[in-house]
Amino acid sequence: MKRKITLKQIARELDVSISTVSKALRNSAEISEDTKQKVQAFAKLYNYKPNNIALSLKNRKTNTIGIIIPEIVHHFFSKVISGVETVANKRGYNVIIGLSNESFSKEVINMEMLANGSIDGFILSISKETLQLQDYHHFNETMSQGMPIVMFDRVVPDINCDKIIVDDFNGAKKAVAKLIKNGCETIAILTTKDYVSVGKLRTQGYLEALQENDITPEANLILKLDDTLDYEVHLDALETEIEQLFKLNPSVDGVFAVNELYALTAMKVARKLGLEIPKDIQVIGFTDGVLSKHATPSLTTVSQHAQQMGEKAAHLLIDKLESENEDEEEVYQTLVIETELIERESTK
Amino acid sequence: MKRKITLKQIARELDVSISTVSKALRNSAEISEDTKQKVQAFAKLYNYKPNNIALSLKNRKTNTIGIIIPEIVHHFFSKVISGVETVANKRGYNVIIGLSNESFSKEVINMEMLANGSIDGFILSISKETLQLQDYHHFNETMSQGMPIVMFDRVVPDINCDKIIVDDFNGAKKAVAKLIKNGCETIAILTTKDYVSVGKLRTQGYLEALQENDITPEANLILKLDDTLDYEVHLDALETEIEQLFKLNPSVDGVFAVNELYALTAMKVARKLGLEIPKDIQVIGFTDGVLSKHATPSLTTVSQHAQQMGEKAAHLLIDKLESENEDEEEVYQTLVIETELIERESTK
DNA sequence: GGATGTCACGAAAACGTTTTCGTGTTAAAA
DNA sequence: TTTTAACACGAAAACGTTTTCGTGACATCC
Repeated sequence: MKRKITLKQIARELDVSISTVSKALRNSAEISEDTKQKVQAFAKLYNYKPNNIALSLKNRKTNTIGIIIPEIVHHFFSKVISGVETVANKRGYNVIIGLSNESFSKEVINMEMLANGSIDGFILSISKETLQLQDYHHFNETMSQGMPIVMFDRVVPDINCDKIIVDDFNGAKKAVAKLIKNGCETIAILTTKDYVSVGKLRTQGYLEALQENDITPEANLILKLDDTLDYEVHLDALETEIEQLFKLNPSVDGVFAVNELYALTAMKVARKLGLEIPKDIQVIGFTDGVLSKHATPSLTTVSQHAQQMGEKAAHLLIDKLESENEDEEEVYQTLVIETELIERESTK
Repeated sequence: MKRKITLKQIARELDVSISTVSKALRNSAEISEDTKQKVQAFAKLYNYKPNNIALSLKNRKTNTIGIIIPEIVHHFFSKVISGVETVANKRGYNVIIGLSNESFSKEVINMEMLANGSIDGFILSISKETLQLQDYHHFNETMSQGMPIVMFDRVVPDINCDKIIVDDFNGAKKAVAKLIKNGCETIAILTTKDYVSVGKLRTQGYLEALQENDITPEANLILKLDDTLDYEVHLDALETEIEQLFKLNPSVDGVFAVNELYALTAMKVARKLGLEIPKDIQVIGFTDGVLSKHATPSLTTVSQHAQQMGEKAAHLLIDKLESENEDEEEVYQTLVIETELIERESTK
């Protein structure tokens, strides 16, 4: 149960000063070869490694980035983390996570905890509650203290910072266009309430695709679901709503859903109503997660390249951290990640 | 772009000493009411928060726990993290993650990075490569430096530390017993190679259940799959192997799979061969993830209570960190999490 | 022999805290 | 008046580094 060895201890053992030890280990020219050898051998023997905390304090740099997300048990978010982690590690950074659980106060508390010196910068996706309240003071305060933020996926125009977003609009548009090209004439959309920016954009993409193909959108084909309800718990409610949509609109032969779960549920309901997929009805989802891949029939979906988002976010943040042009005025960029339509069995 | 304010700055502004400021903020009796008020008001105005790094250095305690897992894009692991995070946050700790990607060297490097002062203790699950190599020096070294480790799920008896494990043996046994009770007479198992401890235990549970019901196990009903292959990529290979099993053993009317994916693939193959689930063949999986829940038919499965595992692991670690009975000799415990059979549509 | 330079090392400050131990001032007790 | 005690505060050390600057011992040069 020996504690980790420190410079001070090495110095005492070898009867030199702390400075000498430090310099010897960093191969300074100031130190004689003899002493260097001696110190380095000793350090190796006792497996000396500099204490990160002390370094952080000294350098005022922790080499750690904080990531705040609404939820981790979620394919998209965990994939983003994976991307962040890969890049961060490669560039010598650690990753510390905070979960907001879609709650405003947890988001604030978590950010405050981390902002007090624990990390150098944030990568985050805004919680639903924060989006509803539209209270963004914590982001601005953090940034005004010189801590950079990179937002991804769920972003808002009100805040001035680097952003990485998915091209939700065009992703949705491409998906719906595909349905049309495949012969669908009555296409429904399963989406979320408008305050979720991504839901809104995907809905717009849907409308645009219809318009470009001279199809008049119908209000009763647009189902805006309340996603503050926990999916997993209110699955029945979801099914009921979708079933009603199908029953009221028997001519529906195409469905575009803004997430995997809505899409899978739609397929389930369709099958229950005796419809065959993709013969009678074709379905496209959003987010390329495990569900899409392993569903039967497997789901055609819009991939957001979550891993790539994480990687780019990490690069963006670290670049900013390491440029440190305190003088040069801040210039923020918004990177758009293109989506990709992955065709599987749920479309013709 | 004002930096975070420090004690020193407050002291200078108010023309008192740093000690006075520190004491005033902590409401020390040494300081007069007047001064306290003044200092506290000023601190509040400038939103003073003590610097975590400085505190960590001073207290030799970071209030951060490190978690090393093989993969994060995985329902089980992300659920465990979620559990850890919940408890950690509640008890005033942060969580920092490291991914080993099932690689020995990444596991070692990640642990070394974190062990140098960044965290107070580890929660981890061993990577497959480490299990194969059976090289556990990094765990022992870390512990010998006084940094506690709590292992979960993938553990080895060779290492002396706190452990949280799933009752894989009994979970599997219960599942297979259920199949037998439901009338299955020829039950196949889809499992992994034996070096994965959990795969081995589940296989043993399967055998035990058969034995207790006087069924003689047959070697060709036991399919040990190579899980070093990436599931997602080698899906075809998986299907082929399972298909062969079914074809060679047409009497199979029950399948126990040691994970979700094997189970789903089995269902897919069965359907392809014209078998109805659960009428002709019943299937039970392991791990209660999204796939089981949303598959059609939904999958009966053995739930491991991943969230609970994370929570218990966090409690165990933090308890140890906060007891600090340096003197009292170490006593390690192994907690067993009971499994639960969640019945859905894939069984009668 | 004195000035200068090189070499090898140590002292000390700094990062931002907390805490122990003084210490000067004032009021109360003797 | 002198002693004592309470009060309110400051100095300094400590956590473990890195780095700047200073310095003593020698060797070199004119």
